[in-house]
Amino acid sequence: MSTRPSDAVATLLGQRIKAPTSAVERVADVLREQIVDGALRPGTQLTEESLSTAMRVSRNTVREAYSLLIGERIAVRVPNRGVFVAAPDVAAITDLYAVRALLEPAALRWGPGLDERAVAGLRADVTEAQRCREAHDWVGVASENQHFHRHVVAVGGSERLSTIFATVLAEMRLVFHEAGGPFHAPFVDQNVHIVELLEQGHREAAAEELTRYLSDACAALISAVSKPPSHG
Amino acid sequence: MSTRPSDAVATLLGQRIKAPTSAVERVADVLREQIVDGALRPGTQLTEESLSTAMRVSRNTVREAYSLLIGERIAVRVPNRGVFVAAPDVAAITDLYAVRALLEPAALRWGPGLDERAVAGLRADVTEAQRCREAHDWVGVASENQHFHRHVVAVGGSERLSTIFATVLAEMRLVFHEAGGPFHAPFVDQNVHIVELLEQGHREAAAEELTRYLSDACAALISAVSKPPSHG
DNA sequence: ATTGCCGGATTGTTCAACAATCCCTACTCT
DNA sequence: AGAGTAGGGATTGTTGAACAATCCGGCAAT
Repeated sequence: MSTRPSDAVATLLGQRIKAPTSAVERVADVLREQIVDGALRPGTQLTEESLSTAMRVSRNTVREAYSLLIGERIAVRVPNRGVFVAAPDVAAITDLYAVRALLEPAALRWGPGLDERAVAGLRADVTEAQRCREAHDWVGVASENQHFHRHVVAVGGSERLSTIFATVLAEMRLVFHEAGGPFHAPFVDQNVHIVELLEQGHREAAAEELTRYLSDACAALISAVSKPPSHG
Repeated sequence: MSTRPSDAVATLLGQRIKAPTSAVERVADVLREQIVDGALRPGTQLTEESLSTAMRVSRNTVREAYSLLIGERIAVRVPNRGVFVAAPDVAAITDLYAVRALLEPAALRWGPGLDERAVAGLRADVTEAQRCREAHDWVGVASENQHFHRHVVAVGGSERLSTIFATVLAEMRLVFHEAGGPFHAPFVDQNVHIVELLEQGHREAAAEELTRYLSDACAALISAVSKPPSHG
């Protein structure tokens, strides 16, 4: 996969002529990052006035930015009450895993993009997750886990699917904040096993392992968020 | 699957206490319908001022409504140029069918919702499609075809998936307007065959038939939109 | 034919204002 | 003490006017 000189030029030009980011998008970007990183917790109200003041934009701009996030399901608008960071409940968790249980194994089974390079990428994800786990870096474990699953869906070979799945992952991030630090640690080994099966060319077995993993993870997550907090 | 009396009451109450529709949503609803029905053709510019005047709302309200449609991918915003009805090209069509090729057969294979009632619903869809075809009602054929595929994905048992797929179908509607009236007619029989397989309990065979169907339909659609219009 | 400039159309954003909604608190009544 | 009601404050939903910025098309000059 060589890069032809004309490709390189087009890439540079593409970057040069890319439209500047609008204020709406900038506000949404800042908020999205704070939500996904857990700085804005589920259920937090996002008031138009305070954000308008803090980011020195008008309330109309804030409203438009909110609409972007609502479309991504990481925020919800309650008419006449305000916009809140989404707080996925058990039903939402169940639904999210239903999406994943359909998408991810299907991508592993028939996705047209599962070549050696893709498998190597998945191997890199789990290797990094293992390293983070040894270092008790739970944020890193969660992050690598999401990379892994994003790459799984990317095997499906559809840009739209990848975009859709990014919103699923963003919503899942909200849930993981509720679940607590080491949630993903026990599942790293299952991801490793999935990669091993893929490396041996056993796509069907890998897909079945992934289905089991998702079912286990769903049950564990529901259990984790249904418990009273064990540490204030 | 009986409806308990308390469920029926809750449904009624749910409807009663549902929040009134905001102006933004009303504008978006009107536009969405016009786009999906073909009254607003792909590539049409939606100017804020004219819509603001036509619908007696402010430009800010129009902008917010546009953002909803853009999130659904049936409109696109070109910064500083305006908002246009989406005009899916061959790459978009290919991507849409990639989504469908992953989602729909997976739903048929493992979707938890494929009970007798669901199969009966699919049978009703194809029966209605056949009736529309006999009547040369191509709009009806296309509409029933979409009902069929929506119900297929609903078998996946996820509200999010169904919502996501609704946007896929809306975008497909734009493409079908380009393709011409009888596009779906030749595929009705394949849908019938899929239902027959499901009625016989052959989920795997039905999924494979659906995969073939989608591949054929994709190729036919790309061919149809790549041709010069055969009738002005 | 090409280039540059200007004007018009439209978008992106701001601001101030007002109406509407909702929630919380305080007060009154039983 | 408990329940109900009213009022005020906070916030949202929306409007309209204004201004800056961008883009495109038409026209003039070379």
